[in-house]
Parts: sequence; structure tokens; C-alpha cells
Amino acid sequence: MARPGTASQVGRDTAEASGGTRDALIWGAIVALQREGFSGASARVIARHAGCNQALVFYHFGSVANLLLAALDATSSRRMEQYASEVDGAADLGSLLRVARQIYREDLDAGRLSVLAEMIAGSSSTPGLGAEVSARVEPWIDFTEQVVRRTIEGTPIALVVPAADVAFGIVAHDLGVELLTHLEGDNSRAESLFAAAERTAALLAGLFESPRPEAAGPA
Amino acid sequence: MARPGTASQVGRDTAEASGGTRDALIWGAIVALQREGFSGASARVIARHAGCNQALVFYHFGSVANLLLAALDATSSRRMEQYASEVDGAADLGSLLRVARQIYREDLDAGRLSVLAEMIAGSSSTPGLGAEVSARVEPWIDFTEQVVRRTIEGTPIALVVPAADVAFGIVAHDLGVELLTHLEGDNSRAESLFAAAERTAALLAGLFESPRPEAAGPA
DNA sequence: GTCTATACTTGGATAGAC
DNA sequence: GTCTATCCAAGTATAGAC
Repeated sequence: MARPGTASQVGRDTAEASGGTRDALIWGAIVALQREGFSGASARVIARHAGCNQALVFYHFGSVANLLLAALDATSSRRMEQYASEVDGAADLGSLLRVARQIYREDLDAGRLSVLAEMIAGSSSTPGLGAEVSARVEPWIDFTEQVVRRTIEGTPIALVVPAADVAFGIVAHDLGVELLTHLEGDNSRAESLFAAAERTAALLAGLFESPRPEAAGPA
Repeated sequence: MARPGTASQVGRDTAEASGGTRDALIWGAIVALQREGFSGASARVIARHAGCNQALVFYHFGSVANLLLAALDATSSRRMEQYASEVDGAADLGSLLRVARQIYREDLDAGRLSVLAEMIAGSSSTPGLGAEVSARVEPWIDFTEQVVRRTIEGTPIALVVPAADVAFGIVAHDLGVELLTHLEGDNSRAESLFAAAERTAALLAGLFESPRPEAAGPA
């Protein structure tokens, strides 16, 4: 799990000697969201994870909500471009799903999914936070829509299935999977689900053959 | 939206004269979860919605968490049997999706999805609550699995797609849709999604023809 | 920039009058 | 069973020393 803005350094719970308190607080907010959930991510808890004082949350970010949004931004920024390049290598549905599974594993390990899910779920309670979180989720839905559109274009699927709906459904699905697996403490269901999706994709690839030369192969 | 255990009576925020304080508290908890979210559903807020005193939460339920679980139970109980009978009338994938859309609308109106989503999301913060909520979600996944299994059995789909994975995916999907629509305050995406699913089902029904006489028709 | 100390608010939970 | 009153813990946020 890479520390936002600095080099990766696991097992470190104190503020950097280099004075990167701001980064340490963002890091602490991410850990707090993962381990204690949204309503457990208080200024005191975050500061303890960051190894600094509670008052610095307000000095650097003005409010806890702002810090949490900064944490959400930190997990998202530069991530979408990374996705774009990884996804570019996947021409058909089968290889796209293999990339998706790999991305899912990486994001799960890095706790990015936890952060996003907790922020979405917690937005109900803090007034005004919902709109901010929504604005940060929207680009992901749009990005997914572009990937979907590029993947199904030229196939009969594109004639019946609107890419916008599929994209919204995929993001909703991943969000729900994260919440349910966290709830049950069992990652195997998500893995099983990906495996089933890849098998199904292989079947579909045989039926809706794309005009592209490459055919989808099973995992 | 039917009041649990009593006759429906909208716009009523005071406790029943009949002494149904316990029911009023459960009702208040449901409203609080919908309107203020998990972390906003405090004993004081719930009691205000129920029109009674805050101390009665602890007299009747021992703790706020217990009351919230009771509220979750109230929205679930007798609901699955109702589902079962409604779903029984749907033989193929197309009509099943129409039933699913109808059920989704009813549950959305009644706030059942909000309650479930908030409880799942909020379980991260309160220790021990996760297991209780998980135990209450499990039956829904099992129920969905049975419906899926019954729908796809005898078709080629059953050979590649495990019903357990599909069921988990459907529940996760619905959960995510609820959270995202609540976040964006826009119900149209879910409706659009259902419409797209029904069109796709019609397409699939033409390809994987079931041994049953009835064919799926578009909505 | 970072700390201590503190004011203020809200929430969970209990005791005891009625 | 229901209320008032209260204790205690935890949270946000600010003031001011260093």
C-alpha cells in the first residue's frame, strides 16, 4: 500500500520527521476509515494514527470532513490514469475481466475500496458531504462507461445495452461487494464471482463474436 | 409505508395513545436511519421521531444498537414470504425482472433498502454489530440464490454460472444501487438500469431458449 | 507548525420520582 | 411504563504558549 505522496513505508504510525504532517494526516485518515469505519474516523483517532496532535487536523484541513475528502482524493488521484493504461491492453471482454480482477485485488489491498465505500455510506449523516462525495464518484462512472463502450462497440451487445447503465451497474456492484465482503469478513466470494464472470465472458465471446481478430479466451 | 405491527398512519410523529411505545420506537428508528443515516440515528433523535423520551430506548431495547437491529428485523420479517409468493408467478427471466423491478420500487418507497444499506454501512464502526447484520443479510442471499437456481435450471446458463455467485452479485448490486442513488439523489438511473436489464433478458431469452413453453417478452 | 488546555456540544446510559 | 435529572465519555473546534 503506497503512501500518498511519499515512498511506501509500512508499519509506521508516527509522523514523518521530514515534516510531512499533512500527508501523515491523510494517511491516518485512510487507515482510520478502513479500520474504524466512517463514524469511527474522528479527529482524535486519525491524529493518533498519524502520530500527531488532534488540533493539527483543523489547522491543516479546517474540519474532519475536509480531511476525509482529501483522503478520498489521495486514493483516487493518479489512479485513473493508471487504470487507463492497464485497461488499454485489454481488447476483448475476457482479457478485460482479467484486468478488472487484477485491479480489484490491488485496490482491495490498498484499501481504496474501503475508503470509497465508507465515504459513500457515511455521507448520509454529514450534511453537504454527499454532494462532495458524489462529485468524486462521478468520474469513475464516466471512466467505466468509456471502457464499456469501447469494449462492446461493434458487437450486437451495443444495440441493446446502453453503456451508461452498465457502467453505473458495475460501479454499484463493486461498491456493494466491498461492503458485503467487509461485513462478512470473507474475500472468497468476490474471487468466486470474478471467476464465474470470466467463464461467462468466455461463453458470450463465442456467441457474440466481435469483428476484431482476437477472440476472448478463458482465464 | 406500513407501520410495523400497526395500521399505516402517515405524518404521525407522536407515540401511540394505545401504548405501543415499543413499536413507535422501532418506527422512529427506521425514519431516523432513512433521514439522518446510521451515525445520525441516536437515541435522542429516534425518541424525538417516536414522540417519546430518550430513556425509553434503553428501557425497551437495552441499547441503541439493539433497537436498530430490531428496526432491521421489522423491515425484513414477513417480507421474504411476500417475495416468495410474488416471485412464484414469474416463470422466465423476463417476467422475473419485471417482478424484481416492482419489488425494488416497493422496497424503495418503504425505505427498507435505506435501512438495510445504512445498517450494513454503519456496522464498520460499532464492534460486534457486523456479525449481527451479516446474520440478517445471509437469508436474503440464500433466498435470491434459490430464485436464481429455479430460474436458470434446465437452461445452458446453469452449466457455466453458479447460482450462489449470481445471488451474491445481485444482492451486492442492489445494495450499491441504493447507496449511489441516495448519494446522487436521483432515482432515474436505477429505473433506467432495470429497463436495460429487461431488454437484455429478452435478448438472452431468444438465445438460450428454456425447455419451458413460455417465452420471455419485453416489458 | 506543533503543542497544551479548554470551551462547548452531543450521545450513551443510569437513578429515581411519579 | 414513562418521565426528569444527571453522570460520564467522546467529539469538534478554538485560544494561546512555544
